[in-house]
Amino acid sequence: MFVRITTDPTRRPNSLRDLGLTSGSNPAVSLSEFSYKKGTEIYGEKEAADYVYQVKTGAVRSYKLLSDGRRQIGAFHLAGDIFGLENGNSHRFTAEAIVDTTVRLIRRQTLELVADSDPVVANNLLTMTTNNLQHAEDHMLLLGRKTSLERVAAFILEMDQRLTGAEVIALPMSRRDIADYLGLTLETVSRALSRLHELSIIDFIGNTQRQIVLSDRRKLATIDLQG
Amino acid sequence: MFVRITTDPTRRPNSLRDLGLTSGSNPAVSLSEFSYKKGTEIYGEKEAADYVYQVKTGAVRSYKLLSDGRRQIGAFHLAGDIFGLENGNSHRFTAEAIVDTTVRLIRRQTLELVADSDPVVANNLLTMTTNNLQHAEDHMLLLGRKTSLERVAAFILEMDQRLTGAEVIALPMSRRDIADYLGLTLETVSRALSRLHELSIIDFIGNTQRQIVLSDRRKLATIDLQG
DNA sequence: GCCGTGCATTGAACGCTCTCATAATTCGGT
DNA sequence: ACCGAATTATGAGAGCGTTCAATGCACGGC
Repeated sequence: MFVRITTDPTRRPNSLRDLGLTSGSNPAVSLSEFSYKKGTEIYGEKEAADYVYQVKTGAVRSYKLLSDGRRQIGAFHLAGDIFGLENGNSHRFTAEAIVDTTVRLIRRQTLELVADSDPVVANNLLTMTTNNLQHAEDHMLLLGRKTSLERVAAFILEMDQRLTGAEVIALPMSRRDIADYLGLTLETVSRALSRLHELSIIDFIGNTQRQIVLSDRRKLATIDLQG
Repeated sequence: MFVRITTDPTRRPNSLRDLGLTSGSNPAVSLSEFSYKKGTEIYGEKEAADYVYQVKTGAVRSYKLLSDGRRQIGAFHLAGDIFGLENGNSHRFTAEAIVDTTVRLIRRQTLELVADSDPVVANNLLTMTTNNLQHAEDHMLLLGRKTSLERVAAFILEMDQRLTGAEVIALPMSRRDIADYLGLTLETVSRALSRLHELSIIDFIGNTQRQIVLSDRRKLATIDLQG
């Protein structure tokens, strides 16, 4: 019934397999797939959290809204990322596909049952939650204390690190999404990116403005002050 | 060797006993006490996380610093609160006593050993981490998208909820601490509090400005927009 | 090919919050 | 009780980011 995979504890779990589950070795654990068109909602804030998701292809934004429409994006989920993992019964963010997106999903109940009997799986759940917590803590510092240029620099560095392997940073999200992630307006984000371009730190390639080449990673790092 | 306490899963764990540990029933699990004078450091960011703490009396601030001194307080820890619980090996915040403070502490290793063999304890650790995550997520919305008046209103409501039972909200922290928690300057916090006083929403009592009476909780709640 | 739509850039002016400065009050130590 | 240090309040002015507005460009439908 339950799958027990002894994962390497030194590696950060970043796939459902890493959580200690796999569909390949056990048909009882279902790993379904589902696709969402660009802009469509995957789940809403306060909805029942019945599934845990992993991005197979595409990108997802998780956000909260104030009643007057102000939006704060808490995280972007890229290929390989797990999202929607809750401890309570309901989702604390709304999740939307930024572009056409395919996700793998697993029943949350399944995961919990496994975690109850397998300390390794339970510990992986804790590690994932801790990773999310750490990201949120770093983001609080950014939102509370960094300037607009520092925020945008930090954003590019984060994306550069996460969209690893690629020479160019192909951003799936709009300027507005970036702004709502960084606590700015889209105009301010655009101006900061233009500024970084003037400073010969980044370049734009192709017809679109969403493909960025990081020409000077070191200079960008000095702009985004670290602790 | 290990203590197994079956806690009530419906109650939010908010003491070390709730985590599944107690010194009373088992002398092998040591729950020591330690006192810190006002303003002293309990642990520093990146220091080894060897202990988990619970505030017995007093108050604690957890913060991150940028290299130029800008500070972001991530959380205040009041009587009963557990803090310093890490999954990784080092602390991600610096923790300081805001006033003279006494803490209970427990070796982190002890907790982990228990958690490995006791799913209830392990789940309590996950629940605590999730509570911290939820707080950080809400705070990201505040820092990214709320106005100064909304932030201060949210702060008073949070303190009112946490310093429950008291008719007056006796704040242990300075205006500067509040500012660094809310991503503002102390002057802006002071002005917002004066504004709330003008609006007959809060009153100050006694000689100090740190004792606040919440005269109109409902009006304050309308100022702090909710999702 | 043409046009409508969405996205991004850029400019100009505004305003919220910050910075700087001063004063009043409280707190802590002797 | 006294006095220096710390805290808070408040005003004036500046600045960073927002708001409002116009333009350019890419893409998709007909």
